[in-house]
Amino acid sequence: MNTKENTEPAPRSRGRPRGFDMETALDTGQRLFHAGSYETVGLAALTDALGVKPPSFYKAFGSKSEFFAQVIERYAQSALALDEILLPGRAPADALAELLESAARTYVRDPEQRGCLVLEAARGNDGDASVIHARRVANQRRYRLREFIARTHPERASAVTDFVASTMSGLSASAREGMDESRLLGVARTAVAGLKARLDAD
Amino acid sequence: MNTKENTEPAPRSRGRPRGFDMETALDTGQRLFHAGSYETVGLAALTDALGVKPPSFYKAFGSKSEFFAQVIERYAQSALALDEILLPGRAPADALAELLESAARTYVRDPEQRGCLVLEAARGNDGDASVIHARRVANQRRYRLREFIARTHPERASAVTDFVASTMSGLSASAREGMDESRLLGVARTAVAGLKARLDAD
DNA sequence: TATTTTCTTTAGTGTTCACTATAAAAATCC
DNA sequence: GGATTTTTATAGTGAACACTAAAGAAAATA
Repeated sequence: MNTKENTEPAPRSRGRPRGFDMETALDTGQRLFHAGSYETVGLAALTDALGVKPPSFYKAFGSKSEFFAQVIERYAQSALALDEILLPGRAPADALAELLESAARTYVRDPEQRGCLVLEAARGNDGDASVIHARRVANQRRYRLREFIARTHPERASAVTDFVASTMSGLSASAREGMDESRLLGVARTAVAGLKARLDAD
Repeated sequence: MNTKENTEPAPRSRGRPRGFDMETALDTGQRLFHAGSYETVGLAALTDALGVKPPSFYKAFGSKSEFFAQVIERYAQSALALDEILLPGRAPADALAELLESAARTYVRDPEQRGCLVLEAARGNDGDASVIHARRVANQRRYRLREFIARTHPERASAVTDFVASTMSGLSASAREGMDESRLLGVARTAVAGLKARLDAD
């Protein structure tokens, strides 16, 4: 997303160069927000972890909520990449089973990053800027999910998407509350059984 | 829960009488916390809605988090009463189906009280006093659920309880994000299909 | 009536929150 | 080297947070 279309060689802008790497900062922010939440990670904790003073942070990212928006968009692209699971032509029952079981595993992989950063942030009050951002990202993924299912099951796509989305929220919550991987996988597999009944029914 | 066992006549203690009704205050607090969350409802908003000044609030309830603990315990007894659903001798498949469908309906009944107050509060950071209270209440209900299932399905009680608990968290989250009753019921019924497969399997 | 007890009101406490005005430092352009 | 541009550090903004010290007001008891 640079102004020039060539990728790497660094545009070497004019004034004083930035003293920190923005990608590293986003990674650090992701780790903090995922371990805690948008509200529990204050600006002081954030700038301390980044090794950056508040004015530099605001010059680079605008505000805490804009920084958070960038963090969750990055996270959505890296964690549980839908491209690798919703392969064209693949049977939805298979793909969704893998999605739910992968979610179960991913949500407890790192004990300090339990649950889904996006889904956890999507809860909370309606007005919050961080909640609005998170819901937009979550809904983009749900849209892709529905499109994938609609290719083979157009009539059940919405209901199945609702179920998968709701189940993933439940898995994320359970992971946050301390449920371990084997139990979480049990939940995911029971959900898959319901999913298959719904996909194949009638 | 009075000190005397007779119900109404008021013990008429010494000093100046309390200028407000504690039950009404708890109801109001429940409404506020359920519409928002523990963090979003500040003490100022709370005492304003109660028509009570902070010192009176602290004299009566001790602290915000103790007040909240009382609120969610009351809520757990009133909403989705397990006694009426987990009837002794009833088939778990039936009872759990009713529990999940009732949850779906309850979670969107009042558009300003969406989701489950306890389950929503149970999310959030581990250290929080409000989160600890909410998880204790949630786990008490899950214990009763497991005991009920274990009467007929002792080997699957834990897995089924995990699934029901996780599903209810998902339903609560979906309700909070704006899913309407019919969609939520669809999710609940798909979950019930998985539940039955898990209960009757092998 | 005087005393004791309990609650209420007034008016704050210090802490933390996200955020910023100002000016110095480090780079490029002329 | 001087001007320009951009990011830095210093130091602090007002607002909101949960909570409280001190004294006044309303009841029961002595």
